[in-house]
Amino acid sequence: MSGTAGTPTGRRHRVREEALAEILRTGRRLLVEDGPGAVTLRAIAREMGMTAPGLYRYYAGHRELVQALASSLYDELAAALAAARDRHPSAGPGRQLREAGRELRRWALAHPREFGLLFAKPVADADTAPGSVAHDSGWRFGGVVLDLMVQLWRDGTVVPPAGLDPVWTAQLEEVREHLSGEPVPLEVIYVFVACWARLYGTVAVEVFGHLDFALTDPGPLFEHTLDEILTALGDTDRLTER
Amino acid sequence: MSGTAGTPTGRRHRVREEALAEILRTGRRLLVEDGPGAVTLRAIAREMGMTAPGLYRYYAGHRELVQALASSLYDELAAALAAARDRHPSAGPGRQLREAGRELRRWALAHPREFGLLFAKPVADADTAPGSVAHDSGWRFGGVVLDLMVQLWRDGTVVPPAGLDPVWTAQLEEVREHLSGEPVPLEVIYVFVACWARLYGTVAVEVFGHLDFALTDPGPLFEHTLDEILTALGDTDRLTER
DNA sequence: AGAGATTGCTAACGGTGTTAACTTTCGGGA
DNA sequence: TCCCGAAAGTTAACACCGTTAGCAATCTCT
Repeated sequence: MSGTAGTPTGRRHRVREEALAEILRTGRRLLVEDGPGAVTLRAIAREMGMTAPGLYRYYAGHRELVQALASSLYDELAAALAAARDRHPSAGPGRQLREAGRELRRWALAHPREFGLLFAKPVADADTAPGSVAHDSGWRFGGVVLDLMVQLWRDGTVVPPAGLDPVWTAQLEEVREHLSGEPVPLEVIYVFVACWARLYGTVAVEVFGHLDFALTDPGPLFEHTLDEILTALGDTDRLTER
Repeated sequence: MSGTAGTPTGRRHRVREEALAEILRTGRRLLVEDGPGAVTLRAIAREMGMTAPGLYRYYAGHRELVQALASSLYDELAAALAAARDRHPSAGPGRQLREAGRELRRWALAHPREFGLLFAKPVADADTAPGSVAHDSGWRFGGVVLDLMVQLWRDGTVVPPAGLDPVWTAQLEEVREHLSGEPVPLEVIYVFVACWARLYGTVAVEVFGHLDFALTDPGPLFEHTLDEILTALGDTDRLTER
């Protein structure tokens, strides 16, 4: 036996990784240039100078390929948010969260097709399952923002809501585990989720064009939303952040 | 010459309307049962006992058929919102707006595939053009909510934001025209748009499953959001609305 | 050098949107 | 009443899609 199920053998593994990357790169280019309907096994293969069945050596099918593309886009977005956060290392978590929020909007507006794939795919297919790729990838992405919220809570004063519905405690416990082991109160995690939903939703509504009827540039509205989110998170030094 | 370009001739017109309706009905059933990828010319025709090219007598192509389906769904949603509003005729606009908001969420959760078509189609295709079907249909839908906001403004006390970016005035003027001729200040219209974006975005984030990682039932979170929206709109008698 | 795994190919199946050309049906004016 | 023109729906065909089966070539490791 030579390479049966052993660890990847140097070169083989490298060229395969490159092929996987080129497939995703090509698929993304087709997505950006011609829309989601154009990201096709045959088109990708054609662009790469091969035939469609060859792609089955890399992905189990069209569905898996698109999921892998979405997963890589989640990673890119997460990296962009982290980079925006680290662009101001000496700033407080409030400022960093603001920058990450801005970057989320910036990235989404600069890559609407990609954002559409991430945001809208779960309902098109039905892969919101707790163990799916979209689930974990989404965590890598939202985790950047949630971690900043945790830091903000540690420094400042998050105002917890009056009464927390006991139905939530179980699920929120699970969220707390993902939060770098901090003993954040569940009421505070609830505020995090609410703010996350507001941030994500605001960006989505704009990217999907549902504000075009009224606004040519929703930028200031987004800044306002960011202000309110940071206020809800108890950010104190808001005056120096602009 | 008989019926050349004249007004529709009674019976002919009626059976054609019924055919158009059956096409949309069938397309929607396929959408709900098997997802957006299943709403296909050939499948619709098959279900109706005819062949695909026959559908070209009714719609110029697959794209136009789906757009017509989306338009009819917008109308249904608008009617649902209006019905929820009229279910409490003697209540104030605050209560009515709350009911309409709840109905928006209820409808979207009950019809996720349909909501996904409405919310996500514009970015999949590129038909956010100001004269497109999605534009006008969206107005019929959002207009119900905006009208309630106007009533709320007339009765109560909407707090306008500090300084309004002058870049917006032009677009907001256009919005004001659609608002049943009321002389609403532009600053107030800005608040309307902000609240609309928040309401729509909150529902979208939930329907697309982006809160599943944390919450099994985001209902209370939505009620909280509704509270904040009504507060921003200056709703006074919130205590009696529950 | 040979064995085995990996890679990519061609051929083929059923499904899709769309067009062209044809047949059938049906309503209303003479 | 008849008949003609418009409308509705058909079949055939084309190019595209995902997917599978089977086969040839290539590369790696022993």
